[in-house]
Amino acid sequence: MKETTICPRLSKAMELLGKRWTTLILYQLLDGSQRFNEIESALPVSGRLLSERLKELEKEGLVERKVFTEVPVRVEYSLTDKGKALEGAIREVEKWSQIWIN
Amino acid sequence: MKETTICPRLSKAMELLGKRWTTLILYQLLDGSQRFNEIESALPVSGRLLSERLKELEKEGLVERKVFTEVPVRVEYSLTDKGKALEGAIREVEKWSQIWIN
DNA sequence: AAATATAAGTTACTTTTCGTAAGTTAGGGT
DNA sequence: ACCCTAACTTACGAAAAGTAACTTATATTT
Repeated sequence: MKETTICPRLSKAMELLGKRWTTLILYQLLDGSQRFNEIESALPVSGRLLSERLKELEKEGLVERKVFTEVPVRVEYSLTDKGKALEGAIREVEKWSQIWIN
Repeated sequence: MKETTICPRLSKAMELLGKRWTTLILYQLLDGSQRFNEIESALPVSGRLLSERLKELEKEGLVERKVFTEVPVRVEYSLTDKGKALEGAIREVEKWSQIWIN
């Protein structure tokens, strides 16, 4: 096994946040609870990956899933406290992008 | 082409920062200029990917590459101003990970 | 009563990216 | 002449991502 000197918590955090689409999904949910199709329309992500990512985020406790048994079914996703706690970090990236990206 | 409503700058930023290892490489360089092998030893990243990521980061202007023609050759990588400007964001993720990750 | 519509996925298949290990390059030391 | 070292690079099988078609449940339309 390869030995590393980097902080294991940050490393584990980046395993999640470093996956494609994860941060943009969280950013989208900073606006509040949203349905599957709303998120899918807001981002250039396919349903397959969005579904996979939301499951991971739910499993890691950053996102909560609520099902409303209407017809057709409505499913809403929202940030938990753990997810909301990332707002500072995400806003910093947003600020950086406004300054440094064209 | 799929239409999206998300901020294009943030989206472009995440295309870079969301790639595997990118943020950890930048985090490692927050400690100052480092050689290829130092970064490789600090992170569980292979030489192949480290090389690829450093090239991308150099191309995007976040990292600077300096060659010292000694024997054997020494190459040092460091953050540019654009790269250093990400410190705030990276520190926020670090703080979050200390609180929320086990 | 059968056909249609809709949200939220899921499946099947192709393409791209990643991980691992071996190979390359350049010059200096033995 | 051969070995050593840092910094890559290549080859190739494995894993992840992209695309589009399909599924499920039930209410509304025909």
